[in-house]
Amino acid sequence: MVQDSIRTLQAQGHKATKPRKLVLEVLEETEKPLSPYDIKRILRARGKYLNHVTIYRILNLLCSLNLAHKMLSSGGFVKCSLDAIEGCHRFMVCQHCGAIQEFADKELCQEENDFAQNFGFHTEHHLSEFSGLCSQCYRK
Amino acid sequence: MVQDSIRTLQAQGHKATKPRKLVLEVLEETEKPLSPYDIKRILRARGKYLNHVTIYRILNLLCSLNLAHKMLSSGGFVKCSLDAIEGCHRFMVCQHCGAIQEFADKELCQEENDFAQNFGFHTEHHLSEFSGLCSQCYRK
DNA sequence: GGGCTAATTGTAATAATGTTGCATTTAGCC
DNA sequence: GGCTAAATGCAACATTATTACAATTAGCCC
Repeated sequence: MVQDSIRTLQAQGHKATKPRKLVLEVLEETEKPLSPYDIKRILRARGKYLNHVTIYRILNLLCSLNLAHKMLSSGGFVKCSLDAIEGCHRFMVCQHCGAIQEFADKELCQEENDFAQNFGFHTEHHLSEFSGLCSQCYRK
Repeated sequence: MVQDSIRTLQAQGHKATKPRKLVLEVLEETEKPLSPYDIKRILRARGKYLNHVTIYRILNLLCSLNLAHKMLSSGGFVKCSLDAIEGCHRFMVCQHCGAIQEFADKELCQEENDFAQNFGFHTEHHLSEFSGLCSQCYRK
């Protein structure tokens, strides 16, 4: 919910401004990775105007608070629906409908980090992105 | 080796041109994700000039032949050193020195795809990126 | 409610990155 | 060496991203 994100913002000493609410609403409704300019275009189509500089700043803020996430392959932004587990974010992106779904599995993350450790690599963050077909699109 | 990539190019009916060799050399030597303009700048510093349009086209070609790979988080390009396993590419990126290392594990990839399958998701490609510290930088 | 102030947003200018159509050059072939 | 399709270069343009500074506003006080 947008309200949850707003509360998190305020809890960290940030203001609950109109532009921030608008960006969060668009991310929440769209459920697909959006670039800053995508967001600008969507809002403009609704008669709302936000400067692109503002959108960049808002997205940076949201990412720094883990309220949004920058997708790996496309560079688009999505609203985070889950907390990171062991510093790991995992997304499925449907090649057909573009929908994204975030998911998490503590065990899997641990295994992956252990694997890297065997190469002498000390993992801090771990991003993982699946592309394929979601259950709905697969049935068609 | 650059020579291997060149041979692959020719085997697929593409020409072994100077620009293509130059781009492959830079990718091979640098061992870090590079944007098209990064490559242009590096070459220019060596007194070689390549048009940025040419570099874009070469990188697209290399990616389509799986000779290079576009990194997830940065969007930079790297030379592929391993074949994809089960459609999975896995990279470690050192936050300190920027070096990247590609690695692969059939079992792990299988587990990840199975995991997605449990959510009804049919995976075609799987990109995974670790950021942290490589063994050398960790010791410091 | 009205005023205050730091935080936030908007503006304008510019830089950086990507894309397209067409002219020129070149690798691989005879 | 000459030929031709493939590849590169060029020019113009579109899109995306960043910076410094001016204007606005949310949250707080009374």
